[in-house]
Amino acid sequence: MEFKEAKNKFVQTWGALGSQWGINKTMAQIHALLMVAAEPLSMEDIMEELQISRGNASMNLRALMDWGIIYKEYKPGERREFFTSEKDLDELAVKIAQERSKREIKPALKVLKEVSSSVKGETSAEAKHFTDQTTKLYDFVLKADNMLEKSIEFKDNWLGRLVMKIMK
Amino acid sequence: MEFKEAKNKFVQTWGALGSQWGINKTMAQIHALLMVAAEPLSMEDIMEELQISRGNASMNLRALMDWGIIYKEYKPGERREFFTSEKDLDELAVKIAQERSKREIKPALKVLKEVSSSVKGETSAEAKHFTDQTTKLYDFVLKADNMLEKSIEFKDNWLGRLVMKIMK
DNA sequence: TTGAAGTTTCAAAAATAAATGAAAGTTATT
DNA sequence: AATAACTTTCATTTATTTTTGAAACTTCAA
Repeated sequence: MEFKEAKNKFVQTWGALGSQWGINKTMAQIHALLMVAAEPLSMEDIMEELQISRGNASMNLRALMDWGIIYKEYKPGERREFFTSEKDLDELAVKIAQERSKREIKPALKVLKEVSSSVKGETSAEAKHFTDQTTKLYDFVLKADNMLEKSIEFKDNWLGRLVMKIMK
Repeated sequence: MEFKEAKNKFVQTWGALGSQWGINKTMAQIHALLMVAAEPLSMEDIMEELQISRGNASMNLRALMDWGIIYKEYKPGERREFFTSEKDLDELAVKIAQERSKREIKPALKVLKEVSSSVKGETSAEAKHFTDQTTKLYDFVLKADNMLEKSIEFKDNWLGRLVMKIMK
């Protein structure tokens, strides 16, 4: 396969996969593009390569910066802004994990805490079961989130590295 | 808060969160409902409670069964089918992890493998960088997926339980 | 302080995903 | 083998999300 063809395939497919990840297509495509770009790209470059509008490019570049997985770069003597992606994959994984925890897990914890402790003065089996079940869920999700956080620091300590090795 | 109110809040919010998880609203709501239901529910019950159509209920119940996180149950002397959710949370987590690996990670690996090994006979720095970068990504994602699989078996062995404990 | 080069915003349009409901399909009972 | 109880399918409708593009905004240089 030719380089251009392969690159295109990668960017397109990554975009399609992004949708399943709950990330929009363009955002995933821009990220893919920057991941494999040898040089920082300008917004113009990105619009051109992906055939998207200026507004679309602007909004998704901002979103990616909010996730902390791409960066603005200024070239001396250049007016325009250039963009690069985080290329350290460990760092990328950490950022994605943090962002997903913030967006997906924390809100779940919030509502679980509320509903599990809010049913007062009802004695029906139904109400009892509801409180039980949501409490268990809360504890479980909290534990899972803690593990996610821990595994972020994990690779920096000896035990972590050992376990990683065992896990292959 | 009253039980009914709390239950409603839980089901509604879980549905909204589901969207961010890349799961559709109804699917998440049905699952939430079954998680806190003391008794198995019929399709009729679910339609009624969530105010949704028969078709919608049917399709999402099937999807949840495909994920392996809810079950059909037959009551003696009853023609209708009833549904219950997986209530063992460890088991639930395993099922979700497996499903997400299958749907989100495996396809990513497939495309990475293809594109990382497909650029032939080009010597430009760009092409080189592309092959490098996608190869690294492939290795990384593969490792992550392996860890996910390993962590599924993890809690069943002594080392796993120990590490879990340390992670709190 | 004006204008050129660039970026952001946001209302409207387009694309995509989800929900409806009626018809077709099943299955159990008599 | 007819019918009643229940479930699934899928073409159409509805709702949601994404994209566009033109106007507003910002920043720098002359």
